[in-house]
Amino acid sequence: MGGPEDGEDGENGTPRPKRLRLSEEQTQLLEGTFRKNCVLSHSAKEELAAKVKLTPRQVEVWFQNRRARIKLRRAKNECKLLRQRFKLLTEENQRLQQEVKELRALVVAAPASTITMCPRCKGVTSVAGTQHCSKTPDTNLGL
DNA sequence: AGGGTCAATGCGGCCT
DNA sequence: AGGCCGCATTGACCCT
Repeated sequence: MGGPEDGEDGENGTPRPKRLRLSEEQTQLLEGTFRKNCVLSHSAKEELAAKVKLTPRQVEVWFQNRRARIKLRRAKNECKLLRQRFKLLTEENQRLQQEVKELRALVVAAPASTITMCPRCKGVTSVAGTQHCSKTPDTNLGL
């Protein structure tokens, strides 16, 4: 498929050509064009290829790889965010498990007649006379 | 030495 | 059928 520079494919014994490294100027031109549009029309590709002194195929490959790099970077970022979220949810889960444990202990320890429903969080029990929710009624209106 | 980067290749799928 | 693209992979090169 249109080998680098001279078009040879490097098969049947001939050593594979060294990897081309684009100059700063070439990269800047390609990058600038990519920023405007990440896909190239046929004519734009020809034009850009002439400008950066590469073959249209090399320009095409550069754009393909550039798109792949963007996708990879996004995936890595997303992975990082998901890990952070997972960590936070794990911590919250641990807190809630602990709270459940404490509430269960409370229910077991208290005589049934002393247990009342918490008016704020409904459904979670509290021992009469003790405060269950840490928030005051006024500050709890938001939820 | 080994991992990361990047130009290049090969292949399959889609479109016209 | 031919061109283009996405994707996986390769191999040279760079950095630590």
